[in-house]
Amino acid sequence: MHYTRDNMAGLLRSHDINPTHQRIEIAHALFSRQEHLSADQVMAVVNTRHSETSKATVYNTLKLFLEKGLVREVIVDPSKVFFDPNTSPHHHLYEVDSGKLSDIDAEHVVISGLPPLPAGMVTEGIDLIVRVRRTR
Amino acid sequence: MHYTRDNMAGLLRSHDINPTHQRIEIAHALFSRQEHLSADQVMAVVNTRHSETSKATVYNTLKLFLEKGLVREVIVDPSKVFFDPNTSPHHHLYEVDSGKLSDIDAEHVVISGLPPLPAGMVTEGIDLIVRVRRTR
DNA sequence: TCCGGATATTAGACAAAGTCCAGATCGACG
DNA sequence: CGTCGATCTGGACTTTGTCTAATATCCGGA
Ligand SMILES: [Mn+2]
Ligand SMILES: [Mn+2]
Ligand SMILES: [Zn+2]
Ligand SMILES: [Zn+2]
Repeated sequence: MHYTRDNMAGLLRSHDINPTHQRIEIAHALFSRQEHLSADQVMAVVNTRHSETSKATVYNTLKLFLEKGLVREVIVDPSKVFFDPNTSPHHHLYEVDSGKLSDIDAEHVVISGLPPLPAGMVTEGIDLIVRVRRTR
Repeated sequence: MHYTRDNMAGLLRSHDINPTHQRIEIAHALFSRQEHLSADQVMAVVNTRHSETSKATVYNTLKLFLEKGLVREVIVDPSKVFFDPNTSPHHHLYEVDSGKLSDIDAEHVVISGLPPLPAGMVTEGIDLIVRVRRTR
């Protein structure tokens, strides 16, 4: 599956997002790469040729994508949030030295023995992060 | 077990940390409460009566505690790091609305089916965070 | 006790991520 | 075209955390 700019409008609409030029560019940055990008990185990608999209719009748009369930947030680095175009259930491998973040398919991972939730609470998600370091 | 200021000096020494007045106060803030505190919260606790410890010292000290394995870092809120006096293996329950963070004993939790690590990598830790929300 | 070096603390400048707002711009529709 | 709600924007602002150079404290030896 190839994510072209033309695809993006439909993808956005299917998530109830009005496809503007900026939103298409930002979605394209995330989905064509299928990588975890910080707001700063999205900003850089979108403004490579010449400045096109403001910082405010990048942040507003990423938050909108998040609310609409188009992307997911990964909180793994204390200094910045990563945005993840992969919203299917999966976990993360984080290389602490390089900051490299990669996906772990959730299909074969089983988490069992969790205690029952406190009353009146519902699970919003389970984040599993494997922090690894280079041997030396 | 009661964590008094007097205990703190021994605890710090046992972790190869020179027990100064400020370090004792900061350790006491964390260990007497047995709660997850942000740097800001530590700062507030330590300086309740009158200003005693600078921001730089709070941050320096928490980083030192971290390096020496006296406390653990919990990265769960995109805006601030929490410091955890509980270093035994355990997981976390995060209430996203209130920001309340509580421990899940690791004893009965089993995580299986994780793929093998890439070569030359060693696990530094596995963080499991259950994000919950109030039903409404 | 006094001294000197090592260790620790400090104020405040600085940096980076993220938020906010009031005004400008866009674009769909008549 | 012209209107108007939706969107975008520069830039000020906030918050978390880092850095540095000066000061203070601690401690072992003379
Ligand atoms: Mn473009
Ligand atoms: Mn005190
Ligand atoms: Zn991912
Ligand atoms: Zn904990």
